[in-house]
Amino acid sequence: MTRTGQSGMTVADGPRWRRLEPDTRREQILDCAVRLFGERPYAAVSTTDIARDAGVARGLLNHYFGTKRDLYLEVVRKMVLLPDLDGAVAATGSLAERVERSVDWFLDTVAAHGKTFVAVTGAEGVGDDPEIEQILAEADDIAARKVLETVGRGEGADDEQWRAMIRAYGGMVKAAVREWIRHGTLDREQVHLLLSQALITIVRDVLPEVSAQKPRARLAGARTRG
Amino acid sequence: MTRTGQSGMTVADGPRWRRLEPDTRREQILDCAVRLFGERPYAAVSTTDIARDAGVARGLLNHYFGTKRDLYLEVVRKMVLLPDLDGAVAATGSLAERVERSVDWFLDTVAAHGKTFVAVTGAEGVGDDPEIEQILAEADDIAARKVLETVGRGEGADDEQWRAMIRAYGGMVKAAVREWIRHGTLDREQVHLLLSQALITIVRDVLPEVSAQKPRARLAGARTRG
DNA sequence: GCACCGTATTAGCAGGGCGCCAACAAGGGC
DNA sequence: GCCCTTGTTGGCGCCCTGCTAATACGGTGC
Repeated sequence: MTRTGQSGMTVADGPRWRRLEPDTRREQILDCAVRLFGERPYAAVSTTDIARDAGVARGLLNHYFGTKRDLYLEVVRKMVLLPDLDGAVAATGSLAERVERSVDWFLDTVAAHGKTFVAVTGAEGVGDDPEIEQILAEADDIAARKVLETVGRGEGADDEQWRAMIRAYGGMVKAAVREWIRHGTLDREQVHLLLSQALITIVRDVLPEVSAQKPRARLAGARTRG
Repeated sequence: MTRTGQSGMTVADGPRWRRLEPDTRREQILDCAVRLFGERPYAAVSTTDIARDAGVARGLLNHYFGTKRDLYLEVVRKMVLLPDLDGAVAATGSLAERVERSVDWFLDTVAAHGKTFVAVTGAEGVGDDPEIEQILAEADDIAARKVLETVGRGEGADDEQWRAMIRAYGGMVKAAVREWIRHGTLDREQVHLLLSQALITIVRDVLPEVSAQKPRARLAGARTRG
């Protein structure tokens, strides 16, 4: 007796489906979801598509992730993590040198994993979505802390307003990278120039001004250092 | 004979529904759609919700806008238009003065129509959506041209790379306004400082550099630096 | 080697959303 | 007051989604 496999060919007898470790199966499904949700907007991706792509019954998505939206949130969480955000950049030398090195490191990283990064920064119209917003906000905040560290202003990473400034700067970073990778309207050198000059100005001229406004009131936020 | 109106109260006899001019009805439905799509993400708003909100049969949405997605695109188009983007700002005085005035005008506008603006700049996860992207890109480009004009670099509005730079700057503008209006992590004064300083730097130090490079035809696209 | 069993996996059901079409009626013209 | 244009409705059919009971894979004990 023979059966018809998913490729359409008749295959020899055997198990109709393979039994995997929960973690393995979960990752496999998540990978497919990442790909499809990266290609098309949410509403244009059906759970049937994802299940077919993973070679799995649709109900299994619900079993592992709950609802379609839950799966989507999981996908976003996975994508917003910059692959090797932990790569260290020496915080030595002049401000300009540190900034240059920092921007360079970042652009290298983006150039390597560019496609994913650009897909994440993709603006998708309107509509308040608190959960998505929080996920992106947390990712932005992590990036902001890292920038402050790398640039040699790590002591200000606990200052909510400094981080807010850098998060705002992050908006320009994403937009600039989109112009470069996606539209090709700027080249790497130009993006580097733009981001470096802007960051130098912010760190040198803007952040101190913010500190000056509230010299003593910067106690808000968790401080772990003694 | 009496009927039950949508409020639940019995009303006097008369036409069961009113016949409106196509443009009027279209606008009425669009207004409801704008409100609902502004409150919840796309998938969480059903055409039934919009129809009920407009006091209209669901099929009428399809009659006027085609598909649900088409209606959504229409909503985005309507929201991305900054209410009075045409308000003029005198392009006189020093660069710093012009920038200050320009940023001030912008923040005034946003403060007035803040809610809508913030809703538009809302980041909604991942997923390529060329049509949405194009709508937002066109709006950004219009804003970029206006900035260049206002700042006194109107002659560069035709330079694709100058506009790309300013569009990238626009990414920071949106993010900064979000920090201000939505999260309250920055106040208006701080946002003003950040945006002004950054724009001055870009116009004074970055754009000329791009112009200097320009005479030589630049190769677009990302180079993998070996 | 074989029966057993835990559980990963599936097939099918029920509810709801969306697009479309023919039918209806509102309200101005004659 | 009747007619005719057309704005508007109601309902059919299809697909998508979440859930649950049934299925069978593959390791374990003998």
